[in-house]
Amino acid sequence: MADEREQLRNDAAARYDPAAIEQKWMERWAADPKLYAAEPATSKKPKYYVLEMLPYPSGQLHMGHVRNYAIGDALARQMWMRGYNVLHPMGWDAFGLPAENAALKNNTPPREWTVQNIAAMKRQFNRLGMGFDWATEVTTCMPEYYRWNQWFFLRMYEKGLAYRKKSKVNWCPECATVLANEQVVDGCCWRHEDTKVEQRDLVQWFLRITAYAEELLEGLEKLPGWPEKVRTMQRNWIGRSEGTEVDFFLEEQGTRERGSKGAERQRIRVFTTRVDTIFGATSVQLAPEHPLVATFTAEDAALKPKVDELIAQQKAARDAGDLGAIEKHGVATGRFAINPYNGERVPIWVANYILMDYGTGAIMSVPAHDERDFEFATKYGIEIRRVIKPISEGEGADALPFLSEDGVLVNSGEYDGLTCVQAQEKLQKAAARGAFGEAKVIFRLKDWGVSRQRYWGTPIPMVHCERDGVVPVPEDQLPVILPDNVEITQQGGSPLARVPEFVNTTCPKCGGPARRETDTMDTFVDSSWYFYRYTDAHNSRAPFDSDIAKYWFPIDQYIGGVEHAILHLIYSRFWTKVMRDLGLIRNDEPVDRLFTQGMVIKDGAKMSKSKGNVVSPDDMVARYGADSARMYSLFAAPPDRDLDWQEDGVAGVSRFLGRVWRIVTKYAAVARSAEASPQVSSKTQVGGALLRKLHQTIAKITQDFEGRWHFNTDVAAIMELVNEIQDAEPQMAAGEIPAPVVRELLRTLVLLLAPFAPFLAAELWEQLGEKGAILREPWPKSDPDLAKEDEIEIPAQINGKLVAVVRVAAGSDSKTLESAALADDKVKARIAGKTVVKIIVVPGRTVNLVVK
RNA sequence: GCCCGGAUGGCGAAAUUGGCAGACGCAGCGGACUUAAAAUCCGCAGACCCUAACCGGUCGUGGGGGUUCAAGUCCCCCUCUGGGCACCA
Repeated sequence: MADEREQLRNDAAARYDPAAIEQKWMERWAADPKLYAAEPATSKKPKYYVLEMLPYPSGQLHMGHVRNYAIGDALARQMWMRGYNVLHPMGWDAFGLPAENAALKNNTPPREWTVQNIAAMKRQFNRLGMGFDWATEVTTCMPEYYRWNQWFFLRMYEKGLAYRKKSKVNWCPECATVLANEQVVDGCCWRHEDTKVEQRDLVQWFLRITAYAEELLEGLEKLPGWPEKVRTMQRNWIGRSEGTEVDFFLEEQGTRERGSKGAERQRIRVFTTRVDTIFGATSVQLAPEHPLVATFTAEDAALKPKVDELIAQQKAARDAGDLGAIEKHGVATGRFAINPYNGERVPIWVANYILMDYGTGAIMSVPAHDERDFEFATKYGIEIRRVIKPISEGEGADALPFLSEDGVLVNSGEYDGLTCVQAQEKLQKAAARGAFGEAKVIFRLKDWGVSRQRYWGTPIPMVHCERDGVVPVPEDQLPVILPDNVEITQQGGSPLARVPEFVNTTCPKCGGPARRETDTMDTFVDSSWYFYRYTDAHNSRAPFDSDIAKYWFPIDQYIGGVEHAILHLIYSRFWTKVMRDLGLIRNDEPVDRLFTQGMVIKDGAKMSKSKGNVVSPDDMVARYGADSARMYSLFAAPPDRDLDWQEDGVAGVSRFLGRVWRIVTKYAAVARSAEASPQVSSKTQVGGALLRKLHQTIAKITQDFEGRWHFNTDVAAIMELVNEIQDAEPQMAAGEIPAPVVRELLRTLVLLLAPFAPFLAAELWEQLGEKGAILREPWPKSDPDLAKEDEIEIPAQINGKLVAVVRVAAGSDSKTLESAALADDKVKARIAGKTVVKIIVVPGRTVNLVVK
């Protein structure tokens, strides 16, 4: 037994034993808290802020995390080695519903559950060797952090950016709380894919993100370092639309001819992007929930059930997540509206395809030039009147049922003959003159509803006083502490409302009895500015020091999943603009470059518990070591593409690292015996070919880190290098390769490996006799002379087909290449008896003979 | 319907500006070492045809057309697939 153990120990010394190596370095690194710390903002080094999205502390890292953080950590390590002042922090998005659900399930308080999970995940991060500076750790559920959420909320309240209003809100019965528009996916909750979101009327707190709609949209143009995909998604989400609002006059009952005068006349305001087609408007359509409809139904009892039916249809379609799919239905109200441009009297309808929450909830219907209006008019026999003539009188344009393209106006009175664009401008001016309309830009983006009727979140720092109404909590009374020991239930309404000690307070204004706001903030508030806090994580007087934030921002590289393309990334952009306007920071945008990595797939589906195809990082680490798991996640696919997880692949990477281990440890003594020597810059010696390969590899990886980020090919390049070194092993063993060359090869190999396999690199660095941290070692430089090939192979083609490969000196001119190709036997045989019409030579690339 | 990706061996994938398609790895096959196995090392490996074998040939990057001396790469049309948006007036 003892012998066996002894044997194992000896084997471990000889063989690559990731468990032992990683344990050793984990302890060393833990004992050196400065290792991954950034230097202060006064540092002379150029700064580099690399950030991966902070995880929700579920208690378990998954492979998506491993991939995300392996990418960021590789970048951070390389930047450290390149001499940058690197900020590479980590934290926890620690508020949110799962903690409450866990509380229900296990009877553990959310705080306890969260704190335990954080500890567990931190262990996993350290086990994986992630180079985070834990001194700047941010945990969003701590009062030291969330007090600043409250502080920001008060600032926004002062500026009118936070406000309360009654509104229809998205209610998830499962979460028993409100959701933001951004959190509703296909009519269902983003957390509960099978739970339909209900509409409820509630008084809610909102943040006026729409005040920044225009800037949020324009700012996208100034983010070339963001994926086009993300910018497009945000552009669509903001949904800017230029058009015109026009008032149709409501024809009063029984006063059809006279009408009352000007301003007193009731109006229906419609929004249109095609005011140029207004002479073709043959009806006005109202959303079923339009306020005017209520007055109509009040006067006409028969109308009410029909309108209710339309509302029900809309609701059903919304629940199904597909408003576009319902058949168009409508009902004529019997009322009429007057087109302000020509005085024409058109019927007013209520229709289920008109949405109350977009535009004005009312449209002018132009069946001849809008597909939806056409469909509706056809169904109900409403007049279809052409008012646009296509410019290109193409085949059968007139035969088309409707024409949505631009053209020239007809049947439009004084506007006839104008182009659509000209007409829009003129009609807008006329509307403004006549005070019955104006040019208008509207957005699809809505204000951000941040109230949540849940416990585990930031308390909204407001007080309700019977005398003074809504009163903000004074700044010096922050934070409003979230009480512990709150009973969590599945019923609706905020759990905080059932905690008298929390609810009952005094009014800051009058000192009388008052009730605290019991809603908490959406957790996306927490993640909207957390990355600023990292720069000054322990500041107790301000969210962060402005000067420090000015030094670090914007974030140079942000890395995370594309699923945050809208929610998190638009809220953080908004928050940044607010903070800028508060004078806290100087940057307009939080993130300079954004990288969205692909998903981790297994057996053709995204890894998920419900699919049962989850691979646990702990298992992988236990079986192959952290280095192998990390390196595989970089090797198996380029980081921006989906990664197909194959365990055999991890084993392969592990084998490779074992080869590196064997070679380096075997020749470490040779390397240690040598000094740095000019021999290593000569390639005319034994081992010169290896030096060439080495410098080519340095060049490739260095260049790749500059932005292309195809880490899979970088790992492949290191493998090629190791293969060549291994092929030269007989010479190494025979001592034919000079020791300084061996030293240079092994040292550099280990340096190149450092961003990808930090544990092994640290261990081998030490075995090579180095004392300092490999992270502090300068990144190797490629010598172009050494990297250059002396001889290259050039394909010789005939009529574009490969016939032979000829060897020539690197840098040979066209003449040399041409004659080399013509001298080749295979080429000679192929052109015998034929005429060479033309010879194309691309130096360094190819020779092609055009032969007849 | 609209807007983005993607499609390359049995599999994951490579291929700076158009210039040797399949680097690197996985799985596979053959061999060495071993009593044996594992581990490790060496070698083979797109498909098809020809050949006893060597040699050699043809085809080949989702499909069809085109530009070019030369196309995985550029242009046009189409198919499939992943994602986002969608009665947004």
